[in-house]
Amino acid sequence: MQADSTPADRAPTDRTPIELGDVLHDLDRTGHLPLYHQIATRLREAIADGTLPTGSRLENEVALAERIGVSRPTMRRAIQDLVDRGLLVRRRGVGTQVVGARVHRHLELSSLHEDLTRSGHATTTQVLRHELVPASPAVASQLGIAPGAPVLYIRRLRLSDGVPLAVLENHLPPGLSDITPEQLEEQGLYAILRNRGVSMRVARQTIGARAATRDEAPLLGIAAGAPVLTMTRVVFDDSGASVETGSHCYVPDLYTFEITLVER
Amino acid sequence: MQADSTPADRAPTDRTPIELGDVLHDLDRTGHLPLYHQIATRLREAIADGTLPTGSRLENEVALAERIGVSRPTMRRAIQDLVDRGLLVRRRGVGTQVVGARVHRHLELSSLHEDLTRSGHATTTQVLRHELVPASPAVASQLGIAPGAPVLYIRRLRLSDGVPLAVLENHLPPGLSDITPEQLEEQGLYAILRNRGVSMRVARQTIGARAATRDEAPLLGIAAGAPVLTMTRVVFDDSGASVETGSHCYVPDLYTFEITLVER
DNA sequence: TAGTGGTCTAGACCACAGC
DNA sequence: CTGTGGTCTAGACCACTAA
Repeated sequence: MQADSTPADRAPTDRTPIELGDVLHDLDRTGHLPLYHQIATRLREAIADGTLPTGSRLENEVALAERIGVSRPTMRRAIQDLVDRGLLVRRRGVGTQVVGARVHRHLELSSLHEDLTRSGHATTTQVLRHELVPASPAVASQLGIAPGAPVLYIRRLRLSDGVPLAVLENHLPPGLSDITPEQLEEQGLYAILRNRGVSMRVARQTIGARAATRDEAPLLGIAAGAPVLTMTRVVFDDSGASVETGSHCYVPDLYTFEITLVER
Repeated sequence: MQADSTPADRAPTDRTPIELGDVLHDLDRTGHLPLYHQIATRLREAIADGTLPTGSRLENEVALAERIGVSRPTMRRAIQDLVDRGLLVRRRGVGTQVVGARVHRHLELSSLHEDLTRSGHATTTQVLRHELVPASPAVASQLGIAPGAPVLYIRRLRLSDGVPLAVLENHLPPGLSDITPEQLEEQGLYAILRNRGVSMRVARQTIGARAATRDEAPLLGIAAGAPVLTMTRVVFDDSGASVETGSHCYVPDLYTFEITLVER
């Protein structure tokens, strides 16, 4: 009858805030990590390890700021970070409460390769195609270059623990067309780009579904016409220039997208 | 006001910042709308209508704040709002640039019904089922109630301009189980909830794909086994309590999810 | 009424990019 | 070097909630 990870057993009468002096002690004030970031990280850890249980209340932000010796805006920014992630809920006149203790990774600007290795899976990649092609009008428009300009087209099969997971198609603009198949077998595209100093900042994604083509089905080990989950993406860097455009399809039994939305 | 803001010398190059005195004039300082929100809205409009073209630069935030008579943090917060939406890109030591002028709606806490009517489609709903059922362990866990407690189960077919678009299944906790089929035919679930004073704050969504069941296929006008796009969702209110859980499937040719991610 | 978060101000110093 | 955004401070007043 008891499910201790659900909000069901949250005691509405539990009004005493959790003591956070221990969690937030000893911040690094000389290093290069912003204070608000250090505080937010500690709070996230406290929620993850149960120090701040689901439904518990935080001290008010003014007292919290005083306790650890930062200004109120700094403490506020840290708390807001967790609110944006959907871990805390704030109500004026009431206080700040923990929403959920469950593990939840925010959908972020990461690649499939990074997602998999972070979750402890052995990732392998087969480069199916790797060639310079003239940019189609659609690709040229997405990359912000002239149609017909040479772009690097790559097509990869991504496996997790030996099981086919996704077919990844990407187009890269001329400045990045010297990436080699060997690099792509070794690491994810995003790791390669980051190592080259490319700073990816904004990604626009569209998620949908369709039937697997006769070409994709044998690669993914599914029947032709079976459903696949699709994601197309255009990534922009610091200066607003397109860095990469991708069109991927995933085996739906093995991959889903998780998103947390917060009303501000 | 300023000597350097004469319209004559405004050159629309990439280097010279765009004059924003006109866009940001006459803010309402007495009303209930926060200043940063008013500023952010005007900036979004300026990008949408081309006053701030793609690639153009903004004045630096200190000057901008002075020009319209707000503090720097207030102006900064307004600009950050657009950065979070993927409309602006900022680089330390360089400046702030417009990324894209294209129309783009942020994925937000809205319902399918609201999405459709906002984009000008005629929306109709058929209530297929509407009954009190004992909560399964999975639903009970999501809603944070005891297994077996009575929950309202509804199943609807949503049509856009007369074309079947999605099958929507939802479970509602005991406090909301008096919603009637008539209400559900007339308006979206979210509109009903908002009218009842429910404040939805956090939604956790999972997007995937699967084959349509023999049950769903005729409703959606597709073949059994054809791909459908799926979304399951749990919504929480102000206090962190679950408000609703839904399991929807969409015709993939007619519906996709769009998301903008921003690296902070 | 007391306590909470929401907003706003007017400064300060720093890190980084480009000339 | 100058100019930019990134961070941080120490206050202030207000709106809302609950007792």
